[in-house]
Amino acid sequence: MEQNFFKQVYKVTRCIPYGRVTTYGAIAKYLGAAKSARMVGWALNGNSENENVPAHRVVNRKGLLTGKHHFQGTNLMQQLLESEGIIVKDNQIQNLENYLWDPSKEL
DNA sequence: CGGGTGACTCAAA
DNA sequence: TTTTGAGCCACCC
Repeated sequence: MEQNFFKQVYKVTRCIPYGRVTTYGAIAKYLGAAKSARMVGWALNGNSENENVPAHRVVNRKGLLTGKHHFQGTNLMQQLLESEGIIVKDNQIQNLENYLWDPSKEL
């Protein structure tokens, strides 16, 4: 039972289904820290260190790829999403509602 | 110990 | 309409 905020973020993120995305706020809320969306991003900053976390499936509330600049490449994040069938344009996910995966609802 | 920063979000001016 | 401010909390110097 990980009480570590980070660990939970990794776990939830890892549970994101293929071709789906979620938001920092959704994860934070699921973890009981709705106001701490920043921590979710901060947690992902470690990029799971040694965990295999698909951080590219986590975006801000508007579906904007705010964290893409933290990825290795400049467009790696977008390409990963597109490779999963998600349409991304101008650093923003199109039809976000169609892909949005809410852990508190579907997990 | 204190201050600055950040992959966020909401609400008010 | 856009711009600010505030809340959150972990990490770094």
